[in-house]
Amino acid sequence: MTTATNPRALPHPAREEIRLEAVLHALADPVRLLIVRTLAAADVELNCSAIELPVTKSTSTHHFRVLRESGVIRQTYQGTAKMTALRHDDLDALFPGLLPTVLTAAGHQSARDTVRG
Amino acid sequence: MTTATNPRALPHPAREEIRLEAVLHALADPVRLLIVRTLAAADVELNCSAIELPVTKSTSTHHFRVLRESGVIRQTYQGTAKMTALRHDDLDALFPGLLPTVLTAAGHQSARDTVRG
DNA sequence: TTCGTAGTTTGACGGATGTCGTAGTACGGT
DNA sequence: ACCGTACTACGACATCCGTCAAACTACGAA
Repeated sequence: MTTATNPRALPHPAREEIRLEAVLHALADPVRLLIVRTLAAADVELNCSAIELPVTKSTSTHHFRVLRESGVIRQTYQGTAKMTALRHDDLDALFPGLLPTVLTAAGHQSARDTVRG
Repeated sequence: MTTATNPRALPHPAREEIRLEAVLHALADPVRLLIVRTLAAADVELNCSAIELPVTKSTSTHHFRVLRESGVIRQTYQGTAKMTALRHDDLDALFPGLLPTVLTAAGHQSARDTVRG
């Protein structure tokens, strides 16, 4: 290391700072909803690049940041990789059942879309 | 009447056309969330002007349209008044529990905000 | 028919958003 | 020390969003 003591810290909102409007806005984008669904399905921390997205890497970075700054995900560095996890505890404490309900709704819609072309 | 047979028809999406992303986006705005909460609390069809909003009338019209076009509310004319109701049935059929969960979350957040200034 | 009330439409404007490409930074391995 | 991988930062761009004011339309009442 050269100068930094805590090389790459990522700003996260504290639990009390998480706003419902921001969470809903974060989940309202198809790419971000895909990220969240993938994280929920994996049920473990995931590397950013483990989630295939139909956008470039800079756009991915943008979406991950929106999710992080709204309080939906938590991100930490592990070497060059950046691990991402859903903030299930905080979200469930603030907005009980919201995330599971949205995930179920997304699953239903996805199933309907698949059936009807 | 002069020419029109069905004077003022308002376009609503059919149940199958309602998209989760659009619903979440509609709910992600503070003014619109206030509208939805007020409708849910009233539990009956409401006149537009019965909901006091911190914006001008043209902005209100805009927000009501976003809610209607996303499938969250249904609007019908009754004379000069425009009645508005939540599309509880359709939303619950498509995304079970989503609307109640969001409303509960909004209530919790509002209570927290009130307590902590 | 005239007026007032209720809501719409249009145009404008500033700010946010989603997207990309290019250049840059941080870390691990050779 | 060097290189490659992984992700970030910045700038650009088109679009969308929330807001307003002003002009307009529709209906009911006097």
